[in-house]
Amino acid sequence: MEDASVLHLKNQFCFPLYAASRLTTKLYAPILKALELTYPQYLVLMVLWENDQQTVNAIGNCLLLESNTLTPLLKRLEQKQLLQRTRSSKDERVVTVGLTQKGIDLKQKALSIPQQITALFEDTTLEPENLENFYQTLYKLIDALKEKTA
Amino acid sequence: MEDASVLHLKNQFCFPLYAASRLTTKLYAPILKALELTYPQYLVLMVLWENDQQTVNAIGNCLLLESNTLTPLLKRLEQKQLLQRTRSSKDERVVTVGLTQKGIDLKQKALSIPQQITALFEDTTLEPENLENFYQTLYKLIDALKEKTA
DNA sequence: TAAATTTACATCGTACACGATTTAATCGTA
DNA sequence: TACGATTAAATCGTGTACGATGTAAATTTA
Repeated sequence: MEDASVLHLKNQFCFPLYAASRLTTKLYAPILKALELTYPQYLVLMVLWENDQQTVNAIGNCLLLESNTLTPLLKRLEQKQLLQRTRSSKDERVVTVGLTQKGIDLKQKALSIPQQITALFEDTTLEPENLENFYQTLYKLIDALKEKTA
Repeated sequence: MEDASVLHLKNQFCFPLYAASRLTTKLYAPILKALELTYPQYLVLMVLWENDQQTVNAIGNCLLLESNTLTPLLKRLEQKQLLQRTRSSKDERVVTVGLTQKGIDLKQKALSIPQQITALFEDTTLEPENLENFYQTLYKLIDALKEKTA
């Protein structure tokens, strides 16, 4: 008889990642609410703050998202006048996304966010050296997953 | 002047968890499709396979989800005749969720899923001892996040 | 014990995610 | 240079997530 414990949540590969991701989004939510942003919207802006004027595809490569998710999200950010979507004249298929002045200015307000987040963990017992390993493994995992789901 | 690199994706606390979680769900998708299940539906069934006859609240405590997410999801599983939702007669507020025979039987098909997933990682360089540490840190992180987002 | 509070679940609205398909533009190649 | 293949976005449909609110039942408390 097969051991049914392989199906227990705590033995699963997947559940803790799912839980941690959702909890992390929840942690950011109140901080981002001050900027009237959702978490995925914040990610898109981070990509553009780092390199402005990118195509939908390029943004998607950074975030591992495709146009079916990005197009509506970008339209919402455009409605907030944080960015502009422009169809390229060289290649009419391509849409280039660029920050507006308002979008550029928002970066100043966002600069304190990472600090605010790490401050929330000051009292926890998460050791920096463990976290270093944690991130390395996490990124290795992402690379492996990217390959397997390609 | 503040260092803008704190806002770069690769320096963020949050993004790799978000990416890994979504990629993991994608990895499970084709395997779960054979059982006509989504990933969150699979999680709910795992909870019930481990302990049948639980309240919506109890399931939510296991998965860190609330009724606003669970109720529609449970209704879909009920429509597939995998479980039954029954309002308790002792306390009319409580809904107890129990597997049907079809739901119980599905466990046999699901037993091979963990094996199928780990098989996908056979060729990767993810060391077991690193993974052990990884999970410990991940669960510590979840505990900290649960506290901060409570 | 009647009123206030809490609890359990459901509902509603908004915003992702993502597979599948569509549309239009560009590219490759015979 | 036609024309099939590829590419970039957009669209569509389904299914989560989740804050806010609603509803009814149970519990607490004045």
